[in-house]
Amino acid sequence: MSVARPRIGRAKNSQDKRRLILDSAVRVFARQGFHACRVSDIADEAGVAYGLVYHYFASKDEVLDTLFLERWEVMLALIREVDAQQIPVREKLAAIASFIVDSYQHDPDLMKVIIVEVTRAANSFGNTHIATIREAYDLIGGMISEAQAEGVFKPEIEARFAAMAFYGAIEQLLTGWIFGLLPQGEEHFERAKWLVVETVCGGLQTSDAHERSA
Amino acid sequence: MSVARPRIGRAKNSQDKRRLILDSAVRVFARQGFHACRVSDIADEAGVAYGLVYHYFASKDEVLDTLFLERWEVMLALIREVDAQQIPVREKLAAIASFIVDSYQHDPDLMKVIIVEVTRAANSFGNTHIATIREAYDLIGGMISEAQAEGVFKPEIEARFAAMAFYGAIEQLLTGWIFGLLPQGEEHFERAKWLVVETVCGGLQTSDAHERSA
DNA sequence: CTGGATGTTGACTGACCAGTCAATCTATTT
DNA sequence: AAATAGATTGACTGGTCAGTCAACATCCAG
Repeated sequence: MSVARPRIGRAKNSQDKRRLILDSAVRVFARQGFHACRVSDIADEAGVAYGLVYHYFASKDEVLDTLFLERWEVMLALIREVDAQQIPVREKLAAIASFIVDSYQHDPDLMKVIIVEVTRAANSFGNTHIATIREAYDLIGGMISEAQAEGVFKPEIEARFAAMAFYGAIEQLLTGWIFGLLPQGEEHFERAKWLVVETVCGGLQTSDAHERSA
Repeated sequence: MSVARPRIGRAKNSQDKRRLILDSAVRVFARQGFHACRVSDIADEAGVAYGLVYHYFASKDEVLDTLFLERWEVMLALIREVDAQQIPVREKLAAIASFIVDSYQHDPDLMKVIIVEVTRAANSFGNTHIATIREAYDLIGGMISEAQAEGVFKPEIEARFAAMAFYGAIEQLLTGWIFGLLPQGEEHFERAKWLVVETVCGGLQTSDAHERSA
């Protein structure tokens, strides 16, 4: 009974502490911003000693990197999975919009940190994670490109650009919520998902598709 | 002859130095980011002494505030002017998209700074300028709302949300250029303007409007 | 040509904070 | 019960940098 259990018990406590620090960091980064907060704020929020942060992470940067990569990988997995399915583009894009909005609804602080401190930070973290970020844009671009090849979307709108516009529209809705410029709540979140897909797909569709949907 | 001239001569030199510092700050902020750069970097870039920055500005923050407000006011003026004209929404939105893309084309560094350091900085400057930023969103929202009242745009998509999506799509295109993810150049800039209007308006239009445009 | 005002300089200071480290504690193994 | 390894602590250090200031330069009015 005491062969592997204790190890796991220990490892579990250790991982719990690590997670505790990460979760505390999310709240602190969201509240004060990455640059404005001190590492001691994270430690205080987690109720652990200053040095423990450095036991689990090499630097303040690494804490944010970890938070970003953890979440972004989940999103990339979702996008890849959606992409592999045999469903209309509109549904694919709807699934992506849903995922992002749900992510915000589930943990607004985390999404705020990722968007504000990484995704849009052209001079700091954004640049170091540019390849990872880009992967999402490229996958979406690929979906749109495919839809154009199938004649569902207009071919004259460059897919890469359309993908950025689509993603940007979603991110700006989150920004609106983050800044308190848009009303929040289950109902609004659901409508927002629908709106962004309806708008972008409506504009990208061929006239054929419009007539069919009218 | 020497009644007011010398004053103006002096004032002009003084204002030139102020402008020199502002323009240098744009380059430095764009290159290194607001937080990562030192005030001495701005002074060096401008070729003036460190202390002179503080002769013209109360703080490092005030330099960025000034840059943002200067440009944002120009944009607000443009939007108000466009709004007052008796032209179709599509043209109004096209004028706004054009202005923003032209602004980037004319001074990419300045737009990079405004977007990265202010417009999307929910914890620092973004929050202090939130009312000013919001004004732009509200004006665009008003245009869309009006178009809905006229039956040109679908009434079921909330105008405030649509405005954010429209603006977000544009900003993300600039972000794509800033991060080097999208190809730049006269031709691409022009197509981007058209794309964003075509996409968003296409999605917001009523089916009537679609049939007419088909 | 002189005095006051405005422009310009850069060395200096005081606060701040990321990261280090040696000591202490706790759990597990033998 | 002793030994080992990992977990936890927080005082301390070294470097950084925004903002100050006193001195010097230049300009213009009377």
